[in-house]
Amino acid sequence: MRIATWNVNSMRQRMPRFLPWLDERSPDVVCLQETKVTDDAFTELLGTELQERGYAVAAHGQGQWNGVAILSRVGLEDVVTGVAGAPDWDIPEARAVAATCGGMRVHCLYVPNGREPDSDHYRYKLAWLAALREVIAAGPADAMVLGDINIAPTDEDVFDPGAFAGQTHVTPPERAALAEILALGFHDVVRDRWPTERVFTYWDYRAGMFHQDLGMRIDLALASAPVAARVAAAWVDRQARKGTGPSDHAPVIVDLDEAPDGDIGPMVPPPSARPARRGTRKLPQSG
DNA sequence: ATGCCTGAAGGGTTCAGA
Repeated sequence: MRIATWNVNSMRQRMPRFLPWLDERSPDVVCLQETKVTDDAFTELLGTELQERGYAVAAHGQGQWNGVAILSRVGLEDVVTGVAGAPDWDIPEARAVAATCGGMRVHCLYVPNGREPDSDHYRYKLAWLAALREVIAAGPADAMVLGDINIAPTDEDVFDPGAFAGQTHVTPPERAALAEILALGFHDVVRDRWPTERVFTYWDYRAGMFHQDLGMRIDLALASAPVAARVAAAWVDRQARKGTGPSDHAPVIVDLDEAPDGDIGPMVPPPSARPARRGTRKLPQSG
């Protein structure tokens, strides 16, 4: 089973890139963030195309900002929007949707940005993460947490720690909030796979940041222990950040072997849809 | 020029993103 997460930074603007990406990578489950469309608009944009491809959709959006969705062709059950117990901003924000797909609880998240440390937005972010931890802790053993987490787990996850000193995404309280979720038994499967590599998922649009590979790793795929044990591949799809009209985030893609008890049997994508094996050499540079 | 792009809303500009 292949599961992916991608902050698309407006589904409307990403349409020319989205379906080609979906068809090339052929994920069984997709978590989307910053769709920036209402649920009706999401259906207008993609409903027919996704239905043709066998995906069920759980969209949770609003106009203008935020918005998340889960697409699945291995089942989509027990959909829950929002995070129970999390604070609302002035108006409730569409930042979380969860569903059971292929026998696994999938949490698709767009964690609040935080803006400035010690701001109301920052406190909102920390409280939101604390509530999220409780929801995950109460969930089933087979689970994944995916999305734009808006936290760089370590200094290795930003291009220059000095450039981010004192800023959101790297502060100890944010990292502690993430660590509390990991302490539930979750694994950061991309970092596990690429322990010493330069791996980013976000590059600012400005100043040729992507071309220079000056980015951050803030889009994460976390897997509970039984799911982490099934990881066959975990990588950042940099191709999607290249070319014309990309999002500023790249997708993260995780391949899982079949569960040991054999209770799920999603089709394995063909070799052509899988990345070339990279062994332990460095990720390719942009260009 | 801490806003070097991009997107949304709405109106000739602003706010937000990380």
